[in-house]
Amino acid sequence: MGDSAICINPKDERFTHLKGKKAIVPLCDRVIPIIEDTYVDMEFGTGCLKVTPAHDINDKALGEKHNLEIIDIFNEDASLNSFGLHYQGKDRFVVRKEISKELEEKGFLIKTEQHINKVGTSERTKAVIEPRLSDQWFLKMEDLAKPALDAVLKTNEVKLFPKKFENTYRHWMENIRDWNISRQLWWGQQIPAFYFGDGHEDFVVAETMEEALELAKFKSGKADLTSADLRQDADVLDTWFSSWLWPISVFGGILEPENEEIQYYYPTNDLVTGPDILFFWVARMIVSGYEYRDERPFENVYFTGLVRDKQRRKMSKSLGNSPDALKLIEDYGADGVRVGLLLSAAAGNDLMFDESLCQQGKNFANKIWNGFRLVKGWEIEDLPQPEASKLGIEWYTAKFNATLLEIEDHFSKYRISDALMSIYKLVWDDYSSWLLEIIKPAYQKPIDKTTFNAVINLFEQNLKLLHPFMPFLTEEVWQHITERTPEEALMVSQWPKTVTVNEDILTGFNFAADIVAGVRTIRKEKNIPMKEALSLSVLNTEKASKEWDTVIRKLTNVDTIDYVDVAVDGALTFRVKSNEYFIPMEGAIDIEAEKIKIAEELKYTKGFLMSVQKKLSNERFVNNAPEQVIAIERKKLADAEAKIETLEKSLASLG
RNA sequence: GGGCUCUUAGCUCAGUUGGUUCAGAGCACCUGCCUUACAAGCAGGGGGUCGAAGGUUCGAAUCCUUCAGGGCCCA
Repeated sequence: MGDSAICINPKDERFTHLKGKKAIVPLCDRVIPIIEDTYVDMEFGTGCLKVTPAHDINDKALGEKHNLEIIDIFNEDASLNSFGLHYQGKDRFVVRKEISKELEEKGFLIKTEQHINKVGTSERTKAVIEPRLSDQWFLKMEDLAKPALDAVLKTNEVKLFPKKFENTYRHWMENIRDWNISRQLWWGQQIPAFYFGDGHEDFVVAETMEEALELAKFKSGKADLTSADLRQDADVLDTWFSSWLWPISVFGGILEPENEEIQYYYPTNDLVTGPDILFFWVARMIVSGYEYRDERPFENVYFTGLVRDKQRRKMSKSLGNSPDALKLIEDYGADGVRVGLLLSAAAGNDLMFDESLCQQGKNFANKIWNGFRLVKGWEIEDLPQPEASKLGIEWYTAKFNATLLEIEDHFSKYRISDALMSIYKLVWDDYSSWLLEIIKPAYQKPIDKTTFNAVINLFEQNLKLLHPFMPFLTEEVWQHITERTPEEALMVSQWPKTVTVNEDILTGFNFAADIVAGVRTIRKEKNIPMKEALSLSVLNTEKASKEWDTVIRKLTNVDTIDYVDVAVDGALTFRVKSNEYFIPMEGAIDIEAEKIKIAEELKYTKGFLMSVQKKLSNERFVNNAPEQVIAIERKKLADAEAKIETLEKSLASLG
């Protein structure tokens, strides 16, 4: 009944004879054209498509192209209207059955076939949706969008993090369509349009009924209109049509554009939201900001990822796959859950939720607490500060400052998970595994006051870095360190300031750490318990500073470090750069095994040397690469050559 | 269909302007330790030709092209 043409594919030879002809719609006896369009799939069904522009989106497009009549056969409740003829007033599903019966009775029905096709349904009610033409209000977007487009892509007044969303933003804004702002819902803000007649243009737009009446009298020319003659549009505004004002309206800036709050707070700094509403909300807020205040609404937009389950499904109520947040907090602690999720939540990337992430967060919290317990348990005395402790403190201070620079850099780029990972490693590896082991007094021995005060201070600095990520634990520990007034709470303390980093001490420590690892590896390989003290001899080709020896001895349980001029016989060996280290052992050393080990190291280093040499002998590399890169390669070359010399010597000394 | 995006260790993922923070992290795995803060731990270790094929470059996980396979959005 709503059909206004039959469409065939012009290439379809079966229907060549029908071109340019007309057809009669059964039951209503309407004459409709037979049109041709390649849109029709010849393989599907009969190859003849009936076109219903009023009730199908594709048919609507086809109808516009071929200038077809649009016949709306439905009432608003999906019962048939007068175009439904004798079915008028009946429900669509009832009519569907009755029509097929009538067609059959009158001999119009030739064949019935089953087809599977996609039918849109309401998400809430599951009702089958019938497309139907209606009048809607639109907001003209093109001019509005221009400043918002420039703000993100040209002037950078508004920055998106991560940057990749700028491409998506551009595509949307450059192809922007007018915004349909009317919704057929019973809740929301009613559209302030008032109709005074049946004509398409018989309306006025006004803030109040009184104003509308005045306007309507003027527009209609009827001075005797009353408010009873006016009918406000029943549609309400799209929910985003109020949301796009959010940055302004939270400060009352729409009704009172000059008020103190909005003058002070607008524009804000950061908006944190999900990438799925980049268009709906973020882009439109930027548009409204420039439109109503001539200024960006915010400076930065940080897009979080979506939390998904292990099967990559979105968390949803219907799937019931959302974790119970309170249960998680109970199991892993609020800070543990937070850290676990943040560690793997890079901006704009989805996060596969897994409880093991929270477990990691909880373990970290536990680590911090235990570190605090250790320090808090020490007895303090007025003792001279051991050399190792002094060095350890100096080194960690440098390390802390270096990491702080790193963290500031991450924060400045909104790389939140990277910032957290830097802190995680600083606290777990550098502070707990290295520093605390360096300064730890012997069992049941007191610690000197200088070191204690220094380590407490450093621990407090750690807590400051941790606080944004673990607010509860850190504040708790902070209050345990000493009595604090509310003004001295961690929450309101000063964030550490960046200072110049002592790079030399970091380099020196790294060398020492390599030596420590070397000794530990030997202990491990030869099953030498930590309790058994060792002695270490060094062939100091590198002329490495001896100042770290106290630290090395403490961390490896080495009694003495001897500096020797010739290789030590009957010893286990390892090398750091071109330095060779010897651990003399009672009993037989497996010389063959040592030789194999050294030969392997030699082979690897020679291969490495070759690759560096090749690079440096390439003229184009030397001519084109930056000075700094070449210098690095030269250093690699020198280091490798020195190491090879050492290895060859020790191989020779083993016979 | 259009646009965007992703593919890196067994798993989940970082990797910023091409070059020493470049092949990484956590988990998992293997080995040894109940060492005196922490076994929810410590110390070692194995594991990836960075989706495939081309190209640009002195140099590519990184830039370009094509292909394959995922994901997101489409008012």
